Amino acid sequence: MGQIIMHIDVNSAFLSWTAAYEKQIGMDRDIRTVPSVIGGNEENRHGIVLAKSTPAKKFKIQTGMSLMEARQLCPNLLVVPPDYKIYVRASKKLREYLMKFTPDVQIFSIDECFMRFTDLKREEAVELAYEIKDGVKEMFGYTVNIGVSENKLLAKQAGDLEKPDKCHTIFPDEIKEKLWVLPVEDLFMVGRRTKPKLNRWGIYTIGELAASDYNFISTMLKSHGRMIYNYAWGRDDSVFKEKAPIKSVGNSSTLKFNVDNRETAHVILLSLTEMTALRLREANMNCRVVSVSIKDKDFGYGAKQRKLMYFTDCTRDIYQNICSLFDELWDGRPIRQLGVSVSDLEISHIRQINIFQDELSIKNEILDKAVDKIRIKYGDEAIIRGVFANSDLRPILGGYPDDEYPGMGSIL
DNA sequence: TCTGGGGTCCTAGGACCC
DNA sequence: TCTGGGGTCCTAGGACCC
Repeated sequence: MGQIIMHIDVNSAFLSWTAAYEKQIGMDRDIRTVPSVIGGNEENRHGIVLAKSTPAKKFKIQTGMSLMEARQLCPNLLVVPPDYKIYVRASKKLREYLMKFTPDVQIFSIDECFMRFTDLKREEAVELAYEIKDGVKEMFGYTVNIGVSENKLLAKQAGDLEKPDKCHTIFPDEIKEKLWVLPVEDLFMVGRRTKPKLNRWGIYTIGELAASDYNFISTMLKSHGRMIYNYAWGRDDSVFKEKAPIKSVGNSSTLKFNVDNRETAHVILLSLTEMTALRLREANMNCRVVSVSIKDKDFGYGAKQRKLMYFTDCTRDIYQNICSLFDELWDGRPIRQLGVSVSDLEISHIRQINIFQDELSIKNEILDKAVDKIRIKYGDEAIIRGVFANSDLRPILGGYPDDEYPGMGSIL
């Protein structure tokens, strides 16, 4: 008996979780029953649709669309601001629930998980999927989709077949009838760039991709082509891993106003670096590559990175490199968004003092750890750098997608 | 249609070494 | 020097995901 994989996907996650939360605290409305979206703050230039209700979907409102555009499609649209604390909490609770069925739960994103079973027959798996789906609804008050198959790719494709509140299967013998009939852009990893290319070659359905010439796809699209060709056949040999190691950490922010001077940019970069370095230390990692990114007012994008001579988790070291990279990269155009990111990570251990590292940098590492402790205990802004004291700029900038963040967990 | 934020993986091309 | 070829490291940038 082979393995059974299930893919669990929360329907309109941010919106469902917000609705369930509102119900829990006794609010009268249910935002799922009216045209509504979860959307960012337009004044701060974060105005895009993060999730939509089923009634909103009927107006052709799509995730990622600007709120202005969404309102044009539906003038009475209800826009509800996001609350990430609720989502992180809800996501964690869901995972805990799923773990009751199998310890083999792999987190794919805040609202998606895979589960693996090795002792189930096909019919039993389908029954169990319904049980899990209905259990989530009863226990938490929102709906999920569950896809069932023999590998992750097919389970995920099955989960996408029909929403919301559904269980579906795509077992290998069902590929022809359930997968091949779908438009090629419905295949995982076929996005907005690949779709037009495939269409140009006369490939419009997943079945047509499966029937296409492997060598041609391979030559034209390289390894990406080989991957999607195999996906079209339902082949996915990825290993089921509980947790993949982190490869990079970063934070970026679209600014309330365009920034046109170096000093302000540096201060914002400091606040981003504070968050990135904090998360790096929280993960118990050091980095060796540091990179900065700039999006200008016309959405032109540029990035610059540098490999350091040593691994570090020190805010000061990272920040100094970020600033010099920024100075080399920036051409003076007004800046819309700034980003800081670190990669080439290794797990921190008791490190030898590197000849490239100065004494001040060692002292700073000790300082960083002390500051982290204060922030974790008393909040992000309990201790801030002097440059922010009389400034409108936020001392720490960027979100934390990670639910391991210790400052959270008091809501819901 | 004034368009977020967090990631991963892959490829190309130049520098450098033997 | 009218210079071959393989391998590695590094950076830039593209494509995709949720």
